[in-house]
Amino acid sequence: MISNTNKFKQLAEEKQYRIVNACISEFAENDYETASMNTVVNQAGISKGSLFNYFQSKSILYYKLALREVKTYLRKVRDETAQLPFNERLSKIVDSGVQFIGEHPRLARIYFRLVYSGDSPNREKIVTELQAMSEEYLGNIIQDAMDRNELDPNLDKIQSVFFLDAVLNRFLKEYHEVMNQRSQDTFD
Amino acid sequence: MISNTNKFKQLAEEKQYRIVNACISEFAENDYETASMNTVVNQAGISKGSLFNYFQSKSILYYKLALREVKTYLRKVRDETAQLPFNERLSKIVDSGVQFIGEHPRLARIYFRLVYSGDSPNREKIVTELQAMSEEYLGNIIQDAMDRNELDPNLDKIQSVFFLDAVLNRFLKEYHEVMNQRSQDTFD
DNA sequence: TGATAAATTGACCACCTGGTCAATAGTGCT
DNA sequence: AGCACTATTGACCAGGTGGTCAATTTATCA
Repeated sequence: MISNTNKFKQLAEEKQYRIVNACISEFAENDYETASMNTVVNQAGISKGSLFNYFQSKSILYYKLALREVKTYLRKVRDETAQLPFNERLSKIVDSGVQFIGEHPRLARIYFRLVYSGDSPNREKIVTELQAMSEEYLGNIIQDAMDRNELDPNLDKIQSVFFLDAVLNRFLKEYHEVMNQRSQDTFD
Repeated sequence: MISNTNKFKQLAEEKQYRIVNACISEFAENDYETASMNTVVNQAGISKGSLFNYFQSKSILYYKLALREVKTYLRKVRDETAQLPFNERLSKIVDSGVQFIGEHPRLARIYFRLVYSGDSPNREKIVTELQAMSEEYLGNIIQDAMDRNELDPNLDKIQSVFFLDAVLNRFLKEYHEVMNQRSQDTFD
């Protein structure tokens, strides 16, 4: 018996692209609950029956398409910095983040929605996973810098990672929000 | 002509409390879009017609009840620390945050939802307001510490506030999440 | 070409949403 | 008691939701 995801992967590439694209747009513009499968099928130009033939449910669609893309890109960005000095390395991480937000604003939106917002399914699991990635990565950078005496070797490593991660994430979140500012209605 | 909010304020206190309470619960457990006015009226033991008689719309209800409570509490917490030395003052701020989360978990949830999540109405305006509050407050603390030579007076104040705010918020968010961990369904 | 199998469709389902408003219940005054 | 006025109700509305499945189109192969 052929799995639903394989059904999707056996589609013509152009059709796959249309669907992925529609999903990313919809999940970027709305949070999980509000994102509409009707909008997705309309934008992708397929029928609702087909969508639920390729993916069993909304949550699986979210996980398999939107989220997986985000995670792939994040991993790529995080793995690209080399054995540079600490300062340059930090600088490069920030640059990569800024670049990612610029080049993939919809994926960035999904990412920040996931990390900072409430209720997408499996959120906890995914956030834990991302956090472990980040901690290991920043931990290595700090450890290297300590080994090379670019940082005080008596620093508390866990605390340093926490600080660095907090500040980096906050900076990128702030940058992302400024880039995405849209007008909103008001009332007294 | 009597305004809708006044209609609410002229209700018996016990009834007001029931409604406020139901709102806070519902907006704490669900994000703005998903929070249900039906649930609110059921939990408060009033009819839907009454609710929309007291408040014109969901967004106004959100702003006037849930959010206003959050902001009131935040202001109180932030204003409680006195002219202590820098370290103790910081420590006290963290303590207050932890205490607030412990004593008002539902309000804390609404706060973090608002600040870190996407789509509640007037979010941008409110976040800007809170941020200004925070910047002014932390700015004062750092300035005082610099004046008293507890901190290097050559520090970049704006940067320091940014770092401090990022780390403090991240810490409290993390603490809040650990306190609120709930089980979730999984899928392959 | 005709028969069989696989892919695709969209009307339909039960259920939920924020919001309305005619009808009813309750209150205070003469 | 009768009247006027206000507070409260809940059935109802139009419009959405994720998901289903009989019916139809398209592809495959003899």
